[in-house]
Amino acid sequence: MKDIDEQLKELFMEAVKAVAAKRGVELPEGFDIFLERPRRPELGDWATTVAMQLAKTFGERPFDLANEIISNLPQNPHVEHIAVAGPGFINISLTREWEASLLREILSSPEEYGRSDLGGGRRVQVEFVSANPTGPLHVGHGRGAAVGDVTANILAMAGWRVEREYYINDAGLQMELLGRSVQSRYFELLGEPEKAPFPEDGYKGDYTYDLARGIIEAEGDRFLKVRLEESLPAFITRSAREILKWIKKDLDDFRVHFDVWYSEKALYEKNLVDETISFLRNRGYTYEKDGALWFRSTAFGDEKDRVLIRSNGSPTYFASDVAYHKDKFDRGFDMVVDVWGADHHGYIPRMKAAVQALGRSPDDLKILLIQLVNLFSGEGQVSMSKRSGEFVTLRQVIDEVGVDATRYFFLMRRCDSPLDFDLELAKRASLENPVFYVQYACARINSIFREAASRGVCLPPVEALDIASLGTAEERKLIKTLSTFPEEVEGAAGELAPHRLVNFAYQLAGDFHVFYNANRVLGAGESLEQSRLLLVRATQLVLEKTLGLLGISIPERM
RNA sequence: GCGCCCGUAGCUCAACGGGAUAGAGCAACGGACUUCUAAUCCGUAGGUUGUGGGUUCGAGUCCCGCCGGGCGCGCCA
Repeated sequence: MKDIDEQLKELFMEAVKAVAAKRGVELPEGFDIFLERPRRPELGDWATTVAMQLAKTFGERPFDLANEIISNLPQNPHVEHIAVAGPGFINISLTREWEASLLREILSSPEEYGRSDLGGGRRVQVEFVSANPTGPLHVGHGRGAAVGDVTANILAMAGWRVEREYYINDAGLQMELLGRSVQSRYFELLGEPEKAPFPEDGYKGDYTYDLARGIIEAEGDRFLKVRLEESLPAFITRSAREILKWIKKDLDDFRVHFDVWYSEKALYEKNLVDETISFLRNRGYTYEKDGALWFRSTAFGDEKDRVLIRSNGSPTYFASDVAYHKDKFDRGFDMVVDVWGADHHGYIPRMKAAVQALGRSPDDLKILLIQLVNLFSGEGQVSMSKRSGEFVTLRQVIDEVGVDATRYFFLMRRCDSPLDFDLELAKRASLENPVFYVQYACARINSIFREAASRGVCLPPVEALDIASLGTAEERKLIKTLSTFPEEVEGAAGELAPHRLVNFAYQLAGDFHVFYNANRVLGAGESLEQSRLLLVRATQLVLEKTLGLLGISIPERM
């Protein structure tokens, strides 16, 4: 069945065209019908403001135009009532039979419900986390991990073919610094600290000792006798490999899985950086100045040009990043989503410029900025500083508050606004904690079916649904919220805004709690009981589906 | 100094492309368990959407100024 909002759009488009033809008026270029939900539910299920938008073009009062549009509207079996309200709103109410068909659709093909063809089978890559393998993941990475993962889930639901990718920044100076830090720990542990002084700005976390111990275990003290520069690559490689193992384990436990782990080193090994620079040079987007090679990013709206190759001959990080993005598009992705820390926002214009130089639209690259996570524990703010090595790791947080609550908190706010994360609150099993509120709804639903089973009552067949019997305000509200799921998924996909789905889950759980408190399911009388059981089942399917997208588990009981 | 983002109830936040009477939760107060789980529900109170202009049928949303906060402005990554 075609979505009801699509059907309504077509009806109104026909009506508007008919009116336009009668009046001999030309519709504005690219005119489209925009449907919205009335703010007050008693006004109807849908509303449109076409009459107000077109009043000027038609030279008529919005109110009169609205009435004219209505009288030209083709019939539709799902439409119960249409009325003009206020200055020219057109409000539409749908039939109860439409509600019934919606519930039947959810019950009979839950897999399909909420799925859309927005992506049209196009390929999208979501690249996220991408932390240097220089230390364990901290909470900021965790937020990016949750946002990237759920964004990918949502895009898949909206008809995109999705790949998740982690870009391993394993080629830069930071890796060298890590190697030297661990090397210094190695000498220190073996009693010769003076031979390998700890580097300035080195990585100070305790984990560097763990890494050094691991190397001692595997290699003994043989590096003591080797020149530092000679053994450094071994320290870098071994440390990076080990840290990457930790990172994979953390992400795995956080229910985040990648299709591709892409190494920055591989970019160089495949010569893609040089190739990309040649590509830009051949198209005249580069020039030499002060002994360096520059990219003319100002030609694409950046505020200044950017260096690709330093005067000392080595490529910049930006150069490898352009090569990386070229490779993404060369791999056939129609859209590329990057999830970055918000402190990188100044980097966006040059990256968008690069994408254009590569011959793509700047809109083919979407960038999600992840704002800071402020950790609180009760009263005090937990300080975070990579410099001192005393940052809070993702591991610590999920061990302390659990994966469900951590994911929920990371996802509940729009990702570009800073997040206050109260560890005490997230752990607390109380009404202040929204995770439990949502999960509790699942547990209650399960307990209804458990109790039903113990009474010998099974889930009735879909045909047993009698929509007329589901007439209480709480039932109507619950059905209405269920009906918004597809548009919520589409909205979240279109805006790349996973937090909207968290709000939906909370809303649906709330509507269920209200329903539950006001309406008894079991023992309500045979026909009503059956219809309510089906409504509860539909709620369960949609709620579990939403939590599935969010990567939050569904408790049997609480 | 320049650029980007933000400012909504005491607190944390919603408000989908400009739409109708700006919504939730927490905190406060008062109520509801003989019931499928009270980790729930119902009610009360709480607002000049930082501020001053502008655009229009209509502005929390768009434009300009100001105030306050965050971030960025490397041949770092």
